[in-house]
Amino acid sequence: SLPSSSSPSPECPQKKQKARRGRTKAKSEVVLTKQKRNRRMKANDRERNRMHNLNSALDALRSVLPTFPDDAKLTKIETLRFAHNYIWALTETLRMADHSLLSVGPQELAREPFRQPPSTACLLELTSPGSISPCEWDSLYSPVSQAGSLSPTDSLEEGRSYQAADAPACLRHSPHAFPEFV
DNA sequence: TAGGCCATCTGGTCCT
DNA sequence: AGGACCAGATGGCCTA
Repeated sequence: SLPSSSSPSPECPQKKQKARRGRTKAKSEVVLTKQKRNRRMKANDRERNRMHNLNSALDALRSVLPTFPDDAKLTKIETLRFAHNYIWALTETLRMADHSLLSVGPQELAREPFRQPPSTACLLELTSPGSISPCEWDSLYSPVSQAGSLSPTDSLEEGRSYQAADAPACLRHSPHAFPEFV
């Protein structure tokens, strides 16, 4: 950062000697006020830029989330929640893929203490979830009801679960997006 | 018109 | 000292 090139005083050098006595204090207060205002303006500018950067990052995040172009833009909080759940779902997908590769039987999966995983069929349908029943979607994206599970909402929500009614229209109705936040 | 979302300003606090 | 970060306040815009 620049060393805040101490902005040259607006006073011209010749007048320095004259306007001294008696008014010194008042003048310095004016200067102080000016400096204060200047610092505030600079701070506001930085804060504005900071928020713009934050919004840019949020836009970048929105752009990688699976929604339709004609869907209403996700709000900030919706974007964060959706991303959180989306990452969780992808993680589950990878985990299930690993299980499949290791040829773990369904009975083994059912016995897993962590969580009853969604059906393989459900995962295979991930790219075209329209045929998945609501309860299967629930099993994939709504693990919050299972005690001890690592819910996608655990770290983001405090006590309050994100109901379907809170979700943006695209996520509530689009068959290609996650039907619910929980 | 109320409520939600957002941008901006502002003062406080922490860090370098 | 100055910058980054944060949270509260405020006002504008939009929608049901």
